[in-house]
Amino acid sequence: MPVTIRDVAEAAGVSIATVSRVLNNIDHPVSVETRQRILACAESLGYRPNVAARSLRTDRSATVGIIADDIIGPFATKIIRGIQDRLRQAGYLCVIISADWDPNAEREAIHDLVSRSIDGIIFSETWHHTAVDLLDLASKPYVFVHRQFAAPGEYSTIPDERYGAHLAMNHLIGLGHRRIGYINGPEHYYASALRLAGYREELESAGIVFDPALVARGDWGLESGYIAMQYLLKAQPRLTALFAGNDLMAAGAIYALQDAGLRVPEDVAVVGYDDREISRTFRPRLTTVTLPCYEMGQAAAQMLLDRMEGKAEVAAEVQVRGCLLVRESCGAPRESTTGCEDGAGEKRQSRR
Amino acid sequence: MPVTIRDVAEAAGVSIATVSRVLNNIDHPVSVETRQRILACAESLGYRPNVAARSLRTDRSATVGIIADDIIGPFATKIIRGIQDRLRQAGYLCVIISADWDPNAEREAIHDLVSRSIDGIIFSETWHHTAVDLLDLASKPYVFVHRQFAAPGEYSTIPDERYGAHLAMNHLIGLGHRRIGYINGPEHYYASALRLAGYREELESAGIVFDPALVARGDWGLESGYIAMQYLLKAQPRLTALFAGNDLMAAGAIYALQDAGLRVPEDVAVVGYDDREISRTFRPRLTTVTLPCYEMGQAAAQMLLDRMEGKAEVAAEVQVRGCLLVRESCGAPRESTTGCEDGAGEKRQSRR
DNA sequence: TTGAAAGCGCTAACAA
DNA sequence: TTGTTAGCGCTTTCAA
Repeated sequence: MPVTIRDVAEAAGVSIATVSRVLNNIDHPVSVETRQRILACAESLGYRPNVAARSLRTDRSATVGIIADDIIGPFATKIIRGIQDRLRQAGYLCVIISADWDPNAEREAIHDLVSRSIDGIIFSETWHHTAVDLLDLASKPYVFVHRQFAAPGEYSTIPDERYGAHLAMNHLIGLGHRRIGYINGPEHYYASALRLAGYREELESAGIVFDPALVARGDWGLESGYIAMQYLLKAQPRLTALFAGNDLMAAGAIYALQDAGLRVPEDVAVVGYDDREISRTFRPRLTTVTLPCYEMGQAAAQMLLDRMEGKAEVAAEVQVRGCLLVRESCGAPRESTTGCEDGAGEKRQSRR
Repeated sequence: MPVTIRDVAEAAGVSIATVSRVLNNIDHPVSVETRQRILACAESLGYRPNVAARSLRTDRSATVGIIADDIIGPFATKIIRGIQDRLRQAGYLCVIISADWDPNAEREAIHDLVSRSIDGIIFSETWHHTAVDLLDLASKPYVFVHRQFAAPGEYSTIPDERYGAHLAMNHLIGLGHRRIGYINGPEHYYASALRLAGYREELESAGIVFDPALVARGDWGLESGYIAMQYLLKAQPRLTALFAGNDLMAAGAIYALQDAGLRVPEDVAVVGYDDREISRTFRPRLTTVTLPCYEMGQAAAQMLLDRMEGKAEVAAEVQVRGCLLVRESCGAPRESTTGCEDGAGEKRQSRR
């Protein structure tokens, strides 16, 4: 049988109210010796407050919910880890639910969470957010992280995609390249538009005129990168560098380049995006821009924490910057990473 | 303000006891009309039972805890997904905690979970399990999934590693290979010993004598596969096939082979293990044995469900089999997968 | 077949 | 500075 607040009170020879006051650090006068005694008793008895009982009284549970369309993706896991680490620090546990792109599942998830008196919800990489009315109704705070479609909206944490594209392009231009191709992602993705914008801006500020023939579109998949590269090669055979919308397409593009008898990075320099596993295992190893998933998770958790505390000045939108990891595919000498503290993108890799 | 059982009782003109009986399907006589009326009222009011209140009474919460040393790894995520899907089906939600290989964190996690009245715990890929005494104390059931070190022990779900090795080797031998190298994983891993055993057994049953010079050791990393392959090439230059302990080492080995002027699969056929992302993006695409993570997760969830229901005949250990995915690196014609239903290993891949 | 009421462990308002 | 007590929403025993 677990130890209750009553047991502690008895052991310390005081009332349960006093115990509660001490253990919760309530601003209420308690004599020093009593406090000491209670703390000692609680400690030695191994007292742990019953969260259910507390929730019943306070409608708070030191638990937050994470709803993700898929918890298995390469970004989602890192985001979730970032959220958890920050939240645990603040004493919260996380309940994670995958909604599988199903609005009904999402509504159900919210109900399940609310009926557990969770204190807030983080939506991670969710497509829709039709169900937040339920939360407004229950007056639970919520926050979004890495919404990939349409505008991120209020209380969002997203990557600074434009900045990432600047990093990649600036590097390539600095290496002396002028004819730089770009393989964009699918149209409806938020990242596609912004990375393209970054590509154009950086070109412009270097005084290079934008050439539409240098831009192709893929679907984030490796195969699509291959096809896009073939198209680019036909349209503009004289390009000397490529910025790919993500690492997978970069890999596909390199295969196409190799099949066309071109060497990477000697003939064409390539920079990818995302710092996926493939960028480390590929030959040549891919120079890439990191997607700061872990950091976004942390930032989202912080934002939720702020909202839960009722802070007035919660920023509506936080942008997190990745950094450039210079490896082999761009032909540059190994140099220090650009854009954030040393090697941040190399952290948090899994074992095995 | 949320709807309580009292609201429903009032609306239906009955006592809260009756409502509780109907809504929980308790075996207690209730007239058909009353039942109907209560159900209708609950529905139309949108009643959701307060889980905290229920937990307080029953010490159950329809929530289970998952403790993993790292939730970010390639296997962990899929295992967790399998657990969740099975458990949600049974009406449970999951709280996930990463313990980071820290025994203290693990103990803390258990406390946090127990104080939330969780109904059971699944340990996913945890190294140690020193803290289960706490659970025995609280009389909460628990279960292990994919313990990678030492013996799996009671209530474990693990992959059938030996069977997987048989699949790989049988395929290679069937292709006519006799001199087959093997790159093993690190010594203390459970999988290393069993895959090696499977390698030897299959050799033996084909009447091929085991040659120690054909076995090298890596650390699961790509680089180590490269080095191991160089060693193998020196020790036994005439091998025609390689079975690598995992996909990463297979990739490294292929790089070494290529650097030595050998072609894969023409000169040397290669089979990997795990069906990691790299096996699909590599050139040539890797033939590999799947690690049935999702299925292990499901099996573990089922095992916990059984224990929570107090079933007597819960199996002490469940082994789950993967299957062989024939792709390009082994030089075989594309054939149907062996060992499990069609394409199981191709399911559950993430988007983007 | 239904209802009244106790009480799970805790917080917080009120009293002393 | 400390204690008493109501009550959060629910399940379950006992009585009707």
